[in-house]
Amino acid sequence: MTSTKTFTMDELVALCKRRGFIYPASEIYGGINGFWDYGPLGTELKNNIRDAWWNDMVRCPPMGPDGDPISIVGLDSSIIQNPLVWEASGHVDGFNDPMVDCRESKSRYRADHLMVLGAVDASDRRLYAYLAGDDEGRDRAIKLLGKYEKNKPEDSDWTDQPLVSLPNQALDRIVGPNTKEPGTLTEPRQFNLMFKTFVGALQSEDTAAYLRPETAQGIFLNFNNVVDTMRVKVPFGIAQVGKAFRNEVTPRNYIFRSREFEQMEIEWFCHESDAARWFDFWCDTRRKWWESLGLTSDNVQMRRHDADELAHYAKEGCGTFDIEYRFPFTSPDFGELEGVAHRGNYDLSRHQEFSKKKLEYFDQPRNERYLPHVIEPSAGLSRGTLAILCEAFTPDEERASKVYMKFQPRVAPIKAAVFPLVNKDGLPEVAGKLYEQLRQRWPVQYDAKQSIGKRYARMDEAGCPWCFTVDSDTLTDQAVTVRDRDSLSQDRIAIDQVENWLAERLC
RNA sequence: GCGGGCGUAGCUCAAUGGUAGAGCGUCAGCCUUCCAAGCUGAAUGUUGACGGUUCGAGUCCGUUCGCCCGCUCCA
Repeated sequence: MTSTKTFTMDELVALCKRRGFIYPASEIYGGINGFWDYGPLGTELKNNIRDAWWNDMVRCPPMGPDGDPISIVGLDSSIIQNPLVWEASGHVDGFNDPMVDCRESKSRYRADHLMVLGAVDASDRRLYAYLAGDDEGRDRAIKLLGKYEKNKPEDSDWTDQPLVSLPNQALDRIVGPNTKEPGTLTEPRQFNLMFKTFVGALQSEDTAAYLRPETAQGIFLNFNNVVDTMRVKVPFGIAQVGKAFRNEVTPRNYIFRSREFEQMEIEWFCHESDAARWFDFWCDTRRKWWESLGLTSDNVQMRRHDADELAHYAKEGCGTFDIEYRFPFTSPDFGELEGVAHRGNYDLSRHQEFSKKKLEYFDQPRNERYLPHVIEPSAGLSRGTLAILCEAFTPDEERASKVYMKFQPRVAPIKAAVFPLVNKDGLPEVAGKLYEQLRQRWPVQYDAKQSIGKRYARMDEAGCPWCFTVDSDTLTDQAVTVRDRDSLSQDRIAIDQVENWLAERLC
């Protein structure tokens, strides 16, 4: 059954602002496109998701497909690395040059390297592109022109000119260098989405560097270090959480596509012959993990990438599965939450080639030296936070707040609240003592202001699962009322058992 | 990047070119014995920013920033 709960992103955004989850970055200066700040509750929420991931993937990873323990170690690499890293990884490809892609051949060309041959002024005629300096390509273009355009005006109508000098409308009739039909070339466009900066006070091309566009490369760079120091054996994983930066053309949909975001990535190194098995394992494991944080299965789906949307590192092998969530702005469709990709040994081989350092692993049991294959579960922490916010947002006309955030206790930013029913008669003293006790272990809030209903309502919007209320009976029976956010039920429990009661429910 | 829409208090929104307001929230005091109760009071705005037209601009015009929608992009 599909979730019928409906709300708009505007309502969610307003609540996030109102209750201190997420603010626009630089708001008092008018904001800055594609950047967001996390408020006190948003920070707690995001950290909780991050910590859950770290705990469940690094410290206590699930059993492997054979029921054996698996090994994953953590890492925290630098955001700025040697610029050569991004050349090796394929991210710098064509920096500063407008690029033209061919949808048919999947080739990418520097726009200023392409020449076009044909009758440019005749709008019904085909034009043929070839790479400047490529005589064979030019001969092919001339041959094709002669073959298909021979009944048209004489050679003198043909021109030979750079592609960049033609209007974009002409692209529809240009035949790419390795294709048969026209219209497969895209408009020339700037392709680099990396943030550029300079290392040291002197700004020149020699000192240019980039903020990492993904956290993955820092892991590959340290592959040897980890193997040499941590006594790990293939198969094993290296995990990392951190910020990444992409100069997106169009940041959109709240924090779904922002220019600064956080990733939680695992690079799982294994033998090529085991890659398919591990790929299935990680797809399954990661989907279950998201569901364990409260995303309902109706709103989560797996989608295999089509061949033509695979990234440069995933052309072969098992391909890529996206774990997708049905966000309000994509519904009824889904948006990417995590990608599980088989990267082959692309990254290690590229870094081996560019760095000229051996990155091969010697496998004692197999008596074989090889570059491990990589399965990469790459999750968006920012997107995960958004998905959990969306999932938690529960309109309820019956209650005073009209909406409550149904966070799973594990990720809830505030675990509990302590209230004196009235702000007198010795109740604040008793409640304050309980509060001081609980806050030693969890983020807990104390509130004595205004009516009890108002305080419950505030906690509903903050997504606090339980409220403990001290009343006048507490003074004699040493018990408090626990109010459950979701069921609204109220139960009486002994005040000296509150900490245990919470501990049982918070793990 | 292109086209369209929109920016007024923390939030949701009013205000014929003529004194910037309401509700909710927030805060303080009183009150209050379990779900935004009541009473009293308070704070909060260079109407996103800059410039122009006008005796006078939240309102009209231009620029810019930001947000939303559709393309594009997302390697």
